[in-house]
Amino acid sequence: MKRSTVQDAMFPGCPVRNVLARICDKWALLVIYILDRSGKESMRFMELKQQMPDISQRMLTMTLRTLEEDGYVTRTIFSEIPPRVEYALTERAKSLQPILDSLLQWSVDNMDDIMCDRKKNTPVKD
Amino acid sequence: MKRSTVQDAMFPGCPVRNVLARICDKWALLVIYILDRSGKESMRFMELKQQMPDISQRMLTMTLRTLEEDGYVTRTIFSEIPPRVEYALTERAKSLQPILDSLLQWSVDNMDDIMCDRKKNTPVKD
DNA sequence: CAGGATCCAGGGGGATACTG
DNA sequence: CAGTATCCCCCTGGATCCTG
Repeated sequence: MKRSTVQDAMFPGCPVRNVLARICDKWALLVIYILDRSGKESMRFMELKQQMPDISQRMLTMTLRTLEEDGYVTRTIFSEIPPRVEYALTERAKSLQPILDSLLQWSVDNMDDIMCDRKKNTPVKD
Repeated sequence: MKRSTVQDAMFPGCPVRNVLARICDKWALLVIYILDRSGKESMRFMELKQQMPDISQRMLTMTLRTLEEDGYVTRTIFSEIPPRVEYALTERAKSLQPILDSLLQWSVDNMDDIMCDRKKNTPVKD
Protein backbone atom coordinates (compact mmCIF):
# COMPACT_ATOMS: atom_id res chain seq x y z
CA MET A 1 0.00 0.00 0.00
CA LYS A 2 2.16 2.80 -1.30
CA ARG A 3 -0.65 5.32 -1.58
CA SER A 4 -0.50 6.47 2.01
CA THR A 5 3.21 7.11 1.67
CA VAL A 6 2.73 9.15 -1.44
CA GLN A 7 -0.01 11.17 0.20
CA ASP A 8 2.52 12.47 2.68
CA ALA A 9 4.07 14.44 -0.13
CA MET A 10 1.80 17.36 0.57
CA PHE A 11 3.03 17.81 4.11
CA PRO A 12 5.59 20.49 4.89
CA GLY A 13 9.02 19.15 5.69
CA CYS A 14 8.16 15.95 3.87
CA PRO A 15 11.29 14.16 2.60
CA VAL A 16 9.68 13.52 -0.78
CA ARG A 17 9.18 17.21 -1.32
CA ASN A 18 12.71 17.77 -0.13
CA VAL A 19 14.13 15.25 -2.58
CA LEU A 20 12.09 16.71 -5.43
CA ALA A 21 13.07 20.27 -4.60
CA ARG A 22 16.75 19.48 -4.92
CA ILE A 23 16.36 17.46 -8.10
CA CYS A 24 14.14 20.02 -9.73
CA ASP A 25 16.65 22.79 -9.20
CA LYS A 26 17.40 24.21 -12.62
CA TRP A 27 21.16 23.88 -12.29
CA ALA A 28 21.03 20.38 -10.86
CA LEU A 29 18.87 19.18 -13.73
CA LEU A 30 21.21 20.75 -16.24
CA VAL A 31 24.33 19.21 -14.71
CA ILE A 32 22.79 15.73 -14.74
CA TYR A 33 21.63 16.28 -18.30
CA ILE A 34 25.03 17.44 -19.50
CA LEU A 35 26.89 14.62 -17.74
CA ASP A 36 24.51 12.14 -19.29
CA ARG A 37 24.74 13.51 -22.81
CA SER A 38 28.50 14.06 -22.76
CA GLY A 39 29.18 10.52 -23.97
CA LYS A 40 32.03 10.39 -21.47
CA GLU A 41 32.30 8.52 -18.21
CA SER A 42 33.20 11.70 -16.35
CA MET A 43 33.81 15.40 -16.88
CA ARG A 44 36.06 18.01 -15.36
CA PHE A 45 34.87 21.15 -13.62
CA MET A 46 35.80 23.43 -16.50
CA GLU A 47 34.26 21.14 -19.09
CA LEU A 48 30.97 21.36 -17.25
CA LYS A 49 31.22 25.11 -16.89
CA GLN A 50 31.85 25.55 -20.60
CA GLN A 51 28.61 23.72 -21.33
CA MET A 52 26.74 26.11 -19.02
CA PRO A 53 27.56 29.61 -20.22
CA ASP A 54 25.24 31.30 -17.74
CA ILE A 55 26.25 29.67 -14.48
CA SER A 56 28.73 31.24 -12.09
CA GLN A 57 31.55 29.11 -10.76
CA ARG A 58 30.13 29.59 -7.31
CA MET A 59 26.76 28.12 -8.25
CA LEU A 60 28.38 25.27 -10.17
CA THR A 61 30.45 24.38 -7.13
CA MET A 62 27.44 24.51 -4.84
CA THR A 63 25.30 22.50 -7.26
CA LEU A 64 27.94 19.80 -7.58
CA ARG A 65 28.36 19.63 -3.80
CA THR A 66 24.62 19.16 -3.36
CA LEU A 67 24.47 16.51 -6.06
CA GLU A 68 27.39 14.73 -4.44
CA GLU A 69 25.78 14.95 -1.02
CA ASP A 70 22.62 13.33 -2.34
CA GLY A 71 24.57 10.64 -4.16
CA TYR A 72 23.88 11.66 -7.76
CA VAL A 73 27.47 12.34 -8.73
CA THR A 74 30.87 11.16 -7.59
CA ARG A 75 33.77 13.55 -7.16
CA THR A 76 37.21 12.17 -7.85
CA ILE A 77 40.25 14.25 -7.02
CA PHE A 78 43.54 13.58 -8.78
CA SER A 79 46.54 14.85 -6.85
CA GLU A 80 48.29 16.42 -9.78
CA ILE A 81 49.58 19.82 -10.65
CA PRO A 82 47.52 21.49 -11.90
CA PRO A 83 44.75 19.76 -9.93
CA ARG A 84 42.15 17.68 -11.72
CA VAL A 85 38.67 16.77 -10.49
CA GLU A 86 36.37 14.44 -12.34
CA TYR A 87 32.61 14.28 -11.91
CA ALA A 88 30.57 11.23 -12.89
CA LEU A 89 26.96 10.12 -12.54
CA THR A 90 26.17 7.41 -10.01
CA GLU A 91 23.82 4.50 -10.54
CA ARG A 92 21.19 6.45 -8.64
CA ALA A 93 21.38 9.30 -11.11
CA LYS A 94 21.26 6.86 -14.00
CA SER A 95 18.10 5.28 -12.62
CA LEU A 96 16.54 8.71 -12.49
CA GLN A 97 17.68 9.65 -15.93
CA PRO A 98 14.90 7.96 -17.99
CA ILE A 99 12.30 9.91 -16.02
CA LEU A 100 14.12 13.19 -16.51
CA ASP A 101 14.42 12.30 -20.17
CA SER A 102 10.69 11.80 -20.59
CA LEU A 103 10.11 15.08 -18.76
CA LEU A 104 12.54 16.79 -21.09
CA GLN A 105 10.95 15.24 -24.15
CA TRP A 106 7.52 16.32 -22.93
CA SER A 107 8.81 19.88 -22.63
CA VAL A 108 10.20 19.75 -26.14
CA ASP A 109 6.91 18.43 -27.50
CA ASN A 110 4.81 21.04 -25.69
CA MET A 111 6.95 24.16 -25.53
CA ASP A 112 5.52 25.75 -28.66
CA ASP A 113 1.94 25.45 -27.45
CA ILE A 114 2.90 26.67 -23.99
CA MET A 115 4.76 29.70 -25.30
CA CYS A 116 1.77 30.44 -27.50
CA ASP A 117 -0.61 30.24 -24.52
CA ARG A 118 1.57 32.61 -22.55
CA LYS A 119 1.36 35.29 -25.19
CA LYS A 120 -2.43 35.00 -25.36
CA ASN A 121 -2.68 35.72 -21.66
CA THR A 122 -0.27 38.63 -21.68
CA PRO A 123 -1.91 41.34 -19.58
CA VAL A 124 -3.77 43.58 -21.99
CA LYS A 125 -3.03 47.24 -21.46
CA ASP A 126 -5.55 49.67 -22.95
CA MET B 1 15.76 13.85 -35.58
CA LYS B 2 14.78 15.32 -32.24
CA ARG B 3 18.22 15.12 -30.71
CA SER B 4 19.40 18.46 -32.01
CA THR B 5 16.37 20.13 -30.50
CA VAL B 6 16.98 18.55 -27.16
CA GLN B 7 20.60 19.60 -27.22
CA ASP B 8 19.48 23.20 -27.16
CA ALA B 9 18.35 22.64 -23.61
CA MET B 10 21.73 23.65 -22.33
CA PHE B 11 21.58 27.10 -23.84
CA PRO B 12 20.56 30.07 -21.73
CA GLY B 13 17.13 31.43 -22.55
CA CYS B 14 16.18 28.09 -24.05
CA PRO B 15 12.39 27.56 -24.02
CA VAL B 16 12.79 23.99 -22.80
CA ARG B 17 14.66 25.17 -19.75
CA ASN B 18 12.03 27.82 -19.29
CA VAL B 19 9.20 25.31 -19.43
CA LEU B 20 10.98 22.98 -17.04
CA ALA B 21 11.80 25.75 -14.58
CA ARG B 22 8.15 26.64 -14.21
CA ILE B 23 6.96 23.05 -13.92
CA CYS B 24 9.66 22.12 -11.47
CA ASP B 25 8.74 24.91 -9.12
CA LYS B 26 7.91 23.31 -5.80
CA TRP B 27 4.52 24.96 -5.44
CA ALA B 28 3.48 24.31 -9.03
CA LEU B 29 4.26 20.62 -8.67
CA LEU B 30 2.31 20.45 -5.45
CA VAL B 31 -0.76 22.18 -6.88
CA ILE B 32 -0.87 19.82 -9.86
CA TYR B 33 -0.39 16.88 -7.54
CA ILE B 34 -3.18 17.93 -5.20
CA LEU B 35 -5.61 18.71 -8.00
CA ASP B 36 -4.89 15.32 -9.50
CA ARG B 37 -5.29 13.37 -6.27
CA SER B 38 -8.34 15.25 -5.06
CA GLY B 39 -10.70 12.92 -6.88
CA LYS B 40 -12.72 15.98 -7.88
CA GLU B 41 -13.04 17.69 -11.21
CA SER B 42 -12.08 21.03 -9.71
CA MET B 43 -11.16 22.68 -6.44
CA ARG B 44 -11.70 26.06 -4.84
CA PHE B 45 -8.95 28.41 -3.74
CA MET B 46 -9.44 27.70 -0.06
CA GLU B 47 -9.63 23.96 -0.58
CA LEU B 48 -6.24 24.08 -2.24
CA LYS B 49 -4.80 26.25 0.48
CA GLN B 50 -5.98 23.90 3.20
CA GLN B 51 -4.07 21.08 1.52
CA MET B 52 -0.90 23.20 1.55
CA PRO B 53 -0.42 24.33 5.12
CA ASP B 54 2.87 26.08 4.44
CA ILE B 55 2.01 28.22 1.42
CA SER B 56 1.01 31.86 1.72
CA GLN B 57 -2.07 33.03 -0.11
CA ARG B 58 0.14 35.30 -2.12
CA MET B 59 2.28 32.44 -3.42
CA LEU B 60 -0.76 30.28 -4.09
CA THR B 61 -2.30 33.06 -6.14
CA MET B 62 0.91 33.60 -8.08
CA THR B 63 1.41 29.90 -8.64
CA LEU B 64 -2.14 29.46 -9.93
CA ARG B 65 -1.75 32.44 -12.25
CA THR B 66 1.42 31.00 -13.72
CA LEU B 67 -0.14 27.58 -14.15
CA GLU B 68 -3.11 29.20 -15.85
CA GLU B 69 -0.85 31.26 -18.10
CA ASP B 70 0.95 28.13 -19.23
CA GLY B 71 -2.28 26.24 -19.75
CA TYR B 72 -2.02 23.68 -16.97
CA VAL B 73 -5.11 24.77 -15.07
CA THR B 74 -8.34 26.53 -15.92
CA ARG B 75 -9.79 29.23 -13.71
CA THR B 76 -13.56 29.49 -13.60
CA ILE B 77 -15.17 32.42 -11.83
CA PHE B 78 -18.73 32.11 -10.58
CA SER B 79 -20.40 35.48 -10.12
CA GLU B 80 -21.89 34.74 -6.77
CA ILE B 81 -21.76 36.29 -3.35
CA PRO B 82 -19.52 35.26 -1.76
CA PRO B 83 -17.37 34.76 -4.86
CA ARG B 84 -16.39 31.28 -5.94
CA VAL B 85 -13.47 30.31 -8.15
CA GLU B 86 -12.82 26.78 -9.32
CA TYR B 87 -9.49 25.45 -10.54
CA ALA B 88 -9.21 22.35 -12.72
CA LEU B 89 -6.43 20.57 -14.57
CA THR B 90 -6.33 20.86 -18.35
CA GLU B 91 -5.59 18.05 -20.77
CA ARG B 92 -2.04 19.35 -21.00
CA ALA B 93 -1.56 18.91 -17.27
CA LYS B 94 -3.10 15.47 -17.43
CA SER B 95 -0.68 14.43 -20.16
CA LEU B 96 2.16 15.54 -17.93
CA GLN B 97 0.79 13.83 -14.89
CA PRO B 98 2.10 10.27 -15.55
CA ILE B 99 5.63 11.66 -15.80
CA LEU B 100 5.29 13.63 -12.58
CA ASP B 101 3.87 10.52 -10.99
CA SER B 102 6.87 8.41 -11.93
CA LEU B 103 9.14 11.16 -10.64
CA LEU B 104 7.23 11.21 -7.39
CA GLN B 105 7.33 7.45 -7.08
CA TRP B 106 11.06 7.49 -7.74
CA SER B 107 11.48 9.98 -4.91
CA VAL B 108 9.45 7.81 -2.57
CA ASP B 109 11.52 4.76 -3.48
CA ASN B 110 14.84 6.54 -3.03
CA MET B 111 14.31 9.06 -0.27
CA ASP B 112 15.56 6.84 2.54
CA ASP B 113 18.85 6.14 0.78
CA ILE B 114 19.26 9.79 -0.17
CA MET B 115 18.62 11.03 3.35
CA CYS B 116 21.10 8.47 4.59
CA ASP B 117 23.76 9.65 2.12
CA ARG B 118 23.25 13.23 3.21
CA LYS B 119 24.01 12.42 6.82
CA LYS B 120 27.18 10.55 5.85
CA ASN B 121 28.52 13.64 4.14
CA THR B 122 27.62 16.05 6.89
CA PRO B 123 30.65 18.27 7.39
CA VAL B 124 32.61 16.80 10.27
CA LYS B 125 33.52 19.38 12.88
CA ASP B 126 36.38 18.41 15.21
C1' DC C 1 -14.31 34.15 -0.31
C1' DA C 2 -10.71 35.22 -3.41
C1' DG C 3 -7.57 37.93 -4.06
C1' DG C 4 -5.00 42.91 -4.80
C1' DA C 5 -1.62 46.28 -2.67
C1' DT C 6 2.19 47.43 0.24
C1' DC C 7 5.95 46.89 3.12
C1' DC C 8 9.90 44.61 4.30
C1' DA C 9 13.49 40.96 5.89
C1' DG C 10 16.37 37.09 4.34
C1' DG C 11 18.74 34.69 1.37
C1' DG C 12 19.91 33.33 -3.36
C1' DG C 13 23.23 34.22 -6.29
C1' DG C 14 26.55 37.44 -9.10
C1' DA C 15 31.30 39.75 -9.27
C1' DT C 16 35.64 39.86 -7.76
C1' DA C 17 39.87 38.64 -5.48
C1' DC C 18 42.65 35.22 -3.45
C1' DT C 19 44.80 30.15 -2.63
C1' DG C 20 46.55 25.15 -2.69
C1' DC D 1 42.70 24.25 -12.42
C1' DA D 2 39.37 24.03 -9.05
C1' DG D 3 37.98 25.87 -6.00
C1' DT D 4 37.24 29.21 -1.24
C1' DA D 5 36.11 33.81 0.78
C1' DT D 6 33.82 38.40 0.76
C1' DC D 7 30.98 41.77 -0.40
C1' DC D 8 26.60 43.14 -1.73
C1' DC D 9 22.51 43.66 -4.59
C1' DC D 10 18.13 42.27 -5.76
C1' DC D 11 14.19 39.48 -5.81
C1' DT D 12 11.51 36.04 -3.57
C1' DG D 13 8.17 35.44 -0.71
C1' DG D 14 6.03 36.24 4.13
C1' DA D 15 2.95 39.35 6.98
C1' DT D 16 -0.51 42.47 7.06
C1' DC D 17 -4.25 45.27 5.61
C1' DC D 18 -7.79 46.35 2.29
C1' DT D 19 -11.68 45.37 -1.43
C1' DG D 20 -15.35 43.63 -4.86
